[in-house]
Amino acid sequence: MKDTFLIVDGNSLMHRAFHALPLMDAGGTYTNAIYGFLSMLLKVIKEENVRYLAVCFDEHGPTFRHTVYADYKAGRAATPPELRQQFETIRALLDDMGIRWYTLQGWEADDLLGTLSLRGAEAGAAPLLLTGDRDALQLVGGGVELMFTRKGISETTRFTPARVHEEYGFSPEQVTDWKGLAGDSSDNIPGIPGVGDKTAVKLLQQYGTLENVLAHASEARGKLREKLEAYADQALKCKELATIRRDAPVQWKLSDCALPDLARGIPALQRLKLNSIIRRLGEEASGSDAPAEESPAALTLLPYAEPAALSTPGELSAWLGGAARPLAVYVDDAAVSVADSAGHCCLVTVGGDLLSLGADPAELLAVLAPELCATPALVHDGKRLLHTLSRQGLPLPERFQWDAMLGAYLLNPQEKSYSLPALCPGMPADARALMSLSLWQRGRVEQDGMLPLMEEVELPLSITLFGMEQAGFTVDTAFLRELGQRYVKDIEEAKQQVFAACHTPPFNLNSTQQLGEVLFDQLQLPHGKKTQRGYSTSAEVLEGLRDIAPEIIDPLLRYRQLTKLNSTYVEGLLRLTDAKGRVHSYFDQVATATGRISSSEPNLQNIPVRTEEGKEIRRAFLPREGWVLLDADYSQIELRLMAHFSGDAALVEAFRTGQDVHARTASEIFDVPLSEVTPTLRSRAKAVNFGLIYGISGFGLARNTGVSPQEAREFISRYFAKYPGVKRFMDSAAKDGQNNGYAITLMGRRRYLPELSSPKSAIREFGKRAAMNTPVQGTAADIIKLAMVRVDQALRRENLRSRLILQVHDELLLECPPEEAERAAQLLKECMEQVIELSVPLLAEVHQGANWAEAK
DNA sequence: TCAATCACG
DNA sequence: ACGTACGTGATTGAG
Repeated sequence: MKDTFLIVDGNSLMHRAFHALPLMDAGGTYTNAIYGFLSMLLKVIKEENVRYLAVCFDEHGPTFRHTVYADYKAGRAATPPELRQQFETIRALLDDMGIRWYTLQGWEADDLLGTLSLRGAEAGAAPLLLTGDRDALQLVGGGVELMFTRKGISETTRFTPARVHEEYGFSPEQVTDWKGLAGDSSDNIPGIPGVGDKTAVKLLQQYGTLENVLAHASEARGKLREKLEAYADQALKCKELATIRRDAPVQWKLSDCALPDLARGIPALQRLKLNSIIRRLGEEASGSDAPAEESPAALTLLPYAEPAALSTPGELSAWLGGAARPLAVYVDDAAVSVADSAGHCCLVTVGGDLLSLGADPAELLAVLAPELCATPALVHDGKRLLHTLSRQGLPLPERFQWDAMLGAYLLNPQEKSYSLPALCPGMPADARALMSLSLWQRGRVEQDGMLPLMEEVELPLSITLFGMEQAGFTVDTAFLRELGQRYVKDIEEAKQQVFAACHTPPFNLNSTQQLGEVLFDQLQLPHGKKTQRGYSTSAEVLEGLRDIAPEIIDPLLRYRQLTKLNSTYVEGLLRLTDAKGRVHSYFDQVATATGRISSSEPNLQNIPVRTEEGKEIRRAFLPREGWVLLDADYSQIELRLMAHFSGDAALVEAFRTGQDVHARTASEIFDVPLSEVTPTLRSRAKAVNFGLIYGISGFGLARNTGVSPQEAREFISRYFAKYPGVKRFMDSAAKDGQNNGYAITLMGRRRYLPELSSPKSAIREFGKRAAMNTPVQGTAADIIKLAMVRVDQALRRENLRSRLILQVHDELLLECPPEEAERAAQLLKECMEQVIELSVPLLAEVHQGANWAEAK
């Protein structure tokens, strides 16, 4: 059986859809025609097992056939602006989806249909036209069939030549003859006045062609004879006008039109809020008779010559002189290797014996650095390379062409290792492998619609993060040491109180095992049934025992709190402070499943803030001497994204009018006036809102709020009753995850969710929650990452010395010379709020202070 | 090396 | 019927 080649008349379908459907609005953009178009397209793709696909549009401006008949289409109303803008959008969307579309100056869409169907048949495919224009019936035959849309957009009729004859009483070849006789008012083709459908068909059945009808005009009786003679020329002109040409000079190959993975369009579809289309895309992908997703070509080593073994900076310099750009550069402990874009590579070994031969790694890097600056290179972990160069005081590149570590992360953010050896198994991890891997990754990243995310977010961000790591954050060590001394004293005191209250000899209070035995075996306190290895002694459990044994529990909880503060934040931080009194956190760009960055050694993303005691620690974080600290955080970014994604009217309105969302939620779900929302109700509503972001469950909400699971479930059901759009979003997010096998963010970042196919329901449920949470958490991550890049650019552009020093998921910290603070604050707020346009505003609050506690 | 705990968004 | 909020990293004890 031949492969179906679906050729779509874009103009005809868009018009049909536009008139058949009410105007739909995605934040100022009309989408009804786009929706109808895609809806029809997906239906046919699904039903007809389409393997190749092309869409044709009219080119604006005069067309070939206009010159033949000046009045042509004069009777048609001009395209309304609400539709015209959708033509622009649909073309961009088709590009996003990887669907080929064609226009040709001076040719109409149906001429392209005619041409592509002819060439498609010649290429061995089975062309299938999709249109609402009857003219195209003439193209049926010679292997070409046609789907005609009827009743708006909901139904189609399939035409073979036999079916055309059955339906109209003439063959496809006679369509133009018929038009010449009967005309077509919708196209402003007059034909012969007084000759309608019936007469035309009768004449054609008798004489075959228009020309033959006219030749035998004299045989007709009376009126008809007069008309045929009087309007013969006009009829012939009309026939010509109705004749679709099949010789348009269009560049076309069947293989260009291979059906792409339409899921690539999902980010764009999300922007247009065409969620039902997204859902259907998912169904296609998992449908049993859908074409199997093409498995990507395996990674193979490009055909490089054996690496030239070099041993001195001079040799490297000479080799680089003859190398084609861009270069792939990989530096590890033992060697520097470089691969060029013409199949040549070299390996300079810097370890062992070669050191004595003069191959000083610093000198090698000095040769390399100007090359990296001159032409952006392909690298692996560019941020690390920047540190290496920076340590040698060498010039630093401002950008990279590609970073294979980041590429691998985008392709799968949950890989165990992103080291080069791990990414190219079975190959030596050198610059040849890096070049091969990078090119392979680029194709896949582009396929998955993530090239902009790579080039506009992750790649430039790696440079920004380098700057943050290098800058560090000043820690007031004297203050911390003092704090530590107080902690140590209080810890000792609390510890003795616990032992005294337990009436036991001292044991290791840090050991949950020993503590559990004392509390639950010896003292027989009621234990929460949680166990994996003994009893749980978590704060949550201990909290429940406070009323029974406050003399034990209170000092114990205090002990826990203080030891945490002391070990992790006082001692841990002091250990990591450098000679200048600064800590340099490592920002891991490939650590999380959702797209967030993580911070370690020290982790500056979990410095205490929730309790007054803990917040003290933040007083130890200072701007450099004489500078000030700026702190900016997004207000409710995840809930705002929930509003944007769901389009829920109430939630969107709450943000557009700047309401206190938690209070509003409380008012809605507890059915009290806004003015009567108590702090308790508000905090419960807040917990519900958080729960939503996490993929709510009654049990989880109950555990977090202290209300019964029964009550928690009621809160949730009341919430969904008041915010039905949110409910729809949650359901469709879970379903999308199921259908696609991954969750996706606004910028196209993916997280695969194999959990959704687990046979175990608990794991599947987890997968569902992740599917609901990832678009929200991940989009927030996309947004702040882009904002960071913009802030960094803005500071450089204005030659400011102010600089980013920390990111805490929805919060950015800058240190600034005091005279720059005001301008920097302005830039920061602007960059953060204007970074992307959503259906609700983004709000960033900026504060200034002498330390982190004050700047919050 | 893992589990338990707890700090953050 | 069944286990539950999403995402991280550091410290500690125990094997």
